[in-house]
Amino acid sequence: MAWDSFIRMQEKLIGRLSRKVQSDSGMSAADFIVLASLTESDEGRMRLLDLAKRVEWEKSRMSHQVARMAKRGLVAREECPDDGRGAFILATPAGYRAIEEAAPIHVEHVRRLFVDALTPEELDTLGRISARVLTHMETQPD
Amino acid sequence: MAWDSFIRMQEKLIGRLSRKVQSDSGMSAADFIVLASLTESDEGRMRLLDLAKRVEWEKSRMSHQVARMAKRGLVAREECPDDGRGAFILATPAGYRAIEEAAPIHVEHVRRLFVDALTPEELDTLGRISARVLTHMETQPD
DNA sequence: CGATACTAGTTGACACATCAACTAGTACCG
DNA sequence: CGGTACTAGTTGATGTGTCAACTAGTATCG
Repeated sequence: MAWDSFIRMQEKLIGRLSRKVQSDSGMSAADFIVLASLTESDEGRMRLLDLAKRVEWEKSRMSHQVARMAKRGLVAREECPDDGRGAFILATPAGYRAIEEAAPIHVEHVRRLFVDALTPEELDTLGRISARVLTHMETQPD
Repeated sequence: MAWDSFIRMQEKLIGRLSRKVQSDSGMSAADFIVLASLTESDEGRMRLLDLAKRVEWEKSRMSHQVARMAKRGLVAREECPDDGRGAFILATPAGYRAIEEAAPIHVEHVRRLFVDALTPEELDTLGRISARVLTHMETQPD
């Protein structure tokens, strides 16, 4: 059944990739995404809710994550003069170092485990199917 | 990019489905899988490691999960006469009731959010692509 | 200015996942 | 029988995700 294959594939793939990120860099997949988003952003810093929207997480998830990362020295908070409620989140030098080291290795694993398994046409098809499911979900309640 | 679409789709879909299981039935996705495996098994009971293999989890993950479920009365342990180290895990009547109520609702959500988004050919293609990635991963180290 | 509604973000409780270290029973080999 | 290796499963620490309730600053409108 297509559904079962999809589920199994997706679990194995995500599991392997995130264990790889962890063992290669000492960062979790969550750390990786947050740092990647921060360092790719225009200013190199973002408000917490913008960061959460960018990666489509709930605010509380991001809040917890940023708190943990701040404790480990990967990101820092900077006062926001315009809005006393929040702050900017930015990557520390250690954060930059970590993401710059981890990113190419991660890309390589994605290529090796996923991209290389498929022909360019299949990859393209999968992309279109994914986009289709995504837009379909948006039309569905809940 | 195909990879990005795939990741976004997969996250949204899994997230929505597991939140649905939770809110419809009070069970987590993990509870659901464990109960489904147990009640579908021949004897209605399984050794912990067999259960873990069936759903491709680590033994410690399954051990923690079964402990939580036992505490909530969804499963129970039964002595194993042949092997003093372990026990059989089986679903309690409450466990059966929970899975029998939740399963059709879950299937319906999968249909509504995922299957309905695609043509039968696309579904088939996705199934084949998933299987391909799975077997490819098996050839890869790590 | 003051009430009221909204927004940004935090917090605490709980369930879940992973890793490594551990216990205890089983199998095998001499 | 006795030692040694293996297997079944547990445990504790730590990080992660979700929900609901909360704090505190901002906006709006009279």
